[in-house]
Amino acid sequence: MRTHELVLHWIEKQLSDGQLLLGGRLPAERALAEQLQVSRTSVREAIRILEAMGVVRAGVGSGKDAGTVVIAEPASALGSALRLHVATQHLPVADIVETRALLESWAVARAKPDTPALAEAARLLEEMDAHAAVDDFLGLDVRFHVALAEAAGNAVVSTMMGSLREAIEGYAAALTANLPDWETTAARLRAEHRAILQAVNDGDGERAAELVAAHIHGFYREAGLGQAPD
Amino acid sequence: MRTHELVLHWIEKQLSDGQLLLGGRLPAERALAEQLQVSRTSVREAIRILEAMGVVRAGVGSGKDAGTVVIAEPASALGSALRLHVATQHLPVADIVETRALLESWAVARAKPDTPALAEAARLLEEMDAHAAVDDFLGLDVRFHVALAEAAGNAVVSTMMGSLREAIEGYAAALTANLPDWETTAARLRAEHRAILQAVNDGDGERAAELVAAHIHGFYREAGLGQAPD
DNA sequence: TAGATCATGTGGTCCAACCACATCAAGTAG
DNA sequence: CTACTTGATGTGGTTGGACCACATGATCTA
Repeated sequence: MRTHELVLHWIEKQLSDGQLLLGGRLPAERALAEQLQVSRTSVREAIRILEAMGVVRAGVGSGKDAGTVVIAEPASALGSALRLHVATQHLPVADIVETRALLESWAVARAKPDTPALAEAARLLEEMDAHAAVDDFLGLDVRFHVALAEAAGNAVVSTMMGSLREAIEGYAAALTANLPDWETTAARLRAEHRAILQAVNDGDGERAAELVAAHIHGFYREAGLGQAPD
Repeated sequence: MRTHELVLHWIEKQLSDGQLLLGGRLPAERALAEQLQVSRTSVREAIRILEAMGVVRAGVGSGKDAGTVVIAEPASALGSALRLHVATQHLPVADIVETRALLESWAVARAKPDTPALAEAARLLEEMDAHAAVDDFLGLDVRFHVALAEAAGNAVVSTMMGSLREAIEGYAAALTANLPDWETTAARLRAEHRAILQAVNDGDGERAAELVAAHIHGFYREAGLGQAPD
């Protein structure tokens, strides 16, 4: 077993034993190296991996933001990994879109009306009305859809939804170049968003699921999924 | 931007530009360090991250298995990340089970009969008849379910299915201690597996989806999901 | 009292050296 | 000529030490 894996397993055990909690700090790199009788390099490689997985965050200096702190951000971590595999063409973008539609349909079908997540989703819709620029709009769009997914109360589903969306965010932005008129599309997306949210708040999960699936597939079909942007 | 991130982005660009293909080799660590004008340490940290994401594999020595080679194993990589987040109790096991049931139901409902993946699934069932030990059985069980999921032809769904199953494999093994009699449960699981595969091969996706959801939830309910094993 | 300065501790980076390993080529004994 | 041994080469794995940038808090000073 390689040395950094030993460090990795030690830290994972600390986590699963509850000796290292969310928000807690790892020992300083030099201290941990001495404690485990390995080099600081090996400790650092282990921390790099945990950082890539969204389990810790490393900060220099001293005080609140300093040191290596345990966090819980699986979505961005999984998103990066998926993006790389999309880059190697091992995971087709079409499959990602299809999976995202599957997860999100399930989520909105089971979303509870009048939850904080839905209130946040409604707020994001207001904000989207004021931001017409493609990048701003898409950024808010991601947050709206993730908020929707969170309303179902399944952390794994919303995490995966977010990571899938993030993995192809750059791709989606590039696809907008294929659209005949962004303003027209944006107006349609806004209307669809409101209809989806309305259905969820009405407790009509079945209709919400249909609308969200049509919403997702509609955008990628219009933008020409699989075609290179001009 | 930190130095290892620079290396990471350089490699990601090589991948998305198609200059680095599946099975291809990265430049040697020392050569890459000189080429990018960074230290070997930073190159190594980048490679560690890619390795954790299942994008490359590092091998010592010379010849076929040597060097850093581009691979495509997202399932095990995502599985490790999910397992760590389960360890921090940020992702509940129940949510993982529910998500897995969702993905797998969808997959079997769309699985095409008479595909190579289903033939492999059938072969695995034969093998499971001969392996009664818990660990062997569960290992084959994972492969059976992944083979089933592959028959739907969506790489992202089967990848996520596999990673979810892997993330809680240790948990599932521990849960078997809660079962009153493993042999009885194993016999039931074998029968359910055959019924699922039969439904898929009959083209009855709807029935297959119902069976697989009942199969998954049934096991975890019987084993006492959420309860500590004795 | 208010500001400047220094000490401390953190992660970030780099370097030089050595190890373990696998392969291949050259040399050597048969 | 064959078969084995030996050494050279190139790979990632590991280590210790040095220095940097940064943020904070204590201390000194005007």
